[in-house]
Amino acid sequence: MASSELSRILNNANANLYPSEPQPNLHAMNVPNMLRCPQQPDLAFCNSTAMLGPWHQVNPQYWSKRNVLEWIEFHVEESKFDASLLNLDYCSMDGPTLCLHSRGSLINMFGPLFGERLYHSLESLKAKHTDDTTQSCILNETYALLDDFLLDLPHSPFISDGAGPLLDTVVIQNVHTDKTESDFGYYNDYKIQLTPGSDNGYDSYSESLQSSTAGSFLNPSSPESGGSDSDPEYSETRYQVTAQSFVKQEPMEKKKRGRPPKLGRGSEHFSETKKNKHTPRGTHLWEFIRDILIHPEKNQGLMKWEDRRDGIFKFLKSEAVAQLWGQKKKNSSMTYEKLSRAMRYYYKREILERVDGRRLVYKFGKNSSGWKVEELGM
DNA sequence: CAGATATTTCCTGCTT
DNA sequence: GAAGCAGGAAATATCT
Repeated sequence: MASSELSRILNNANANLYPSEPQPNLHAMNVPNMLRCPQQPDLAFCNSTAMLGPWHQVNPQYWSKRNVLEWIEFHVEESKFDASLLNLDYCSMDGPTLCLHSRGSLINMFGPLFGERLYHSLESLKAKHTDDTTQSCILNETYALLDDFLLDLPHSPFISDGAGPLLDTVVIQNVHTDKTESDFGYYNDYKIQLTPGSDNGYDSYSESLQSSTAGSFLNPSSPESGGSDSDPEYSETRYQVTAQSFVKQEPMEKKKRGRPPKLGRGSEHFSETKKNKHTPRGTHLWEFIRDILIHPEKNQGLMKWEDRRDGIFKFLKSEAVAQLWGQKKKNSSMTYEKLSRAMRYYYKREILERVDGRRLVYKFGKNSSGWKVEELGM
């Protein structure tokens, strides 16, 4: 089979998996490299007509699944690699996951030659974009400072019991974590929206939106981590931060799945009945939970491993995780109670196993994957 | 279009 | 009493 044809297979897989996943918001990215050498090839690996994608201009840490697939596709074309040898399952990971893989792990997945090639390309791209990370660190320091500032405010509405850093609740659009970080776009949404001071986290929605003195932030788009939930409306969702709360201005929302909420208990908050577009299911709940656990930088004390090898984990901030899940599913009324019901359904399917007598503790079952140390090549 | 799937929502009862 | 757990039932968006 011709390599171009195989590449088309990858392209098709890409198109099917991510029909309209937004590309990294390169305009918002503060990546000097891309400005200076917009189409400069991956130096180590450019000798043909294979097309470089947006991935080239972005730190692999921030690649979406689509970017990873495009990167692989680029190298298939470049090296005339027989793509039929590829296991497409291995091609469906996002940048952060990719970066967790060791050289050996990549060689295991992609074979000695192609794996080696990918490894070197990845390392070279990581090195090339180290500045991105530095910038990110600077921003994090800024967040910490703002945290301190908000905490020092008298009668701060943000102070709550054990609610961690305040800026867990708000993120200014990070030049590097915007659209490129598609699999965790919902995490940033969550950070903006979650108000730890309220016990259910969605009361703030009802608060009137005031013009902000602190600024207005554009929300990064939040495609499903399956990568297929491109949502132009959602990507334009804007948040404003006020002295009182962070209020999300919801675009038209689709009707929520599941049994309709009973009327009469503040249901006016949730009377979202407009269906507006096709939204694929995307990531499953257990995968969402797993991803929080295997990405410590995204975890922020939400969950922890009780036994890493056995896959036993615990919810530390159950409601916060539920809200994060709700954020991802564009469902502002998600609670831990509901989330845990969905978790309990996993027992039957052996995606999770019961951990008796321990509150908020679950264990991955034999039908789950992607969390084991060996799988991640750690 | 039908059926299956994966939640979402609500509920009752029980345990910690 | 609050929070969490267990699991039935119904509803529904999405997938096959």
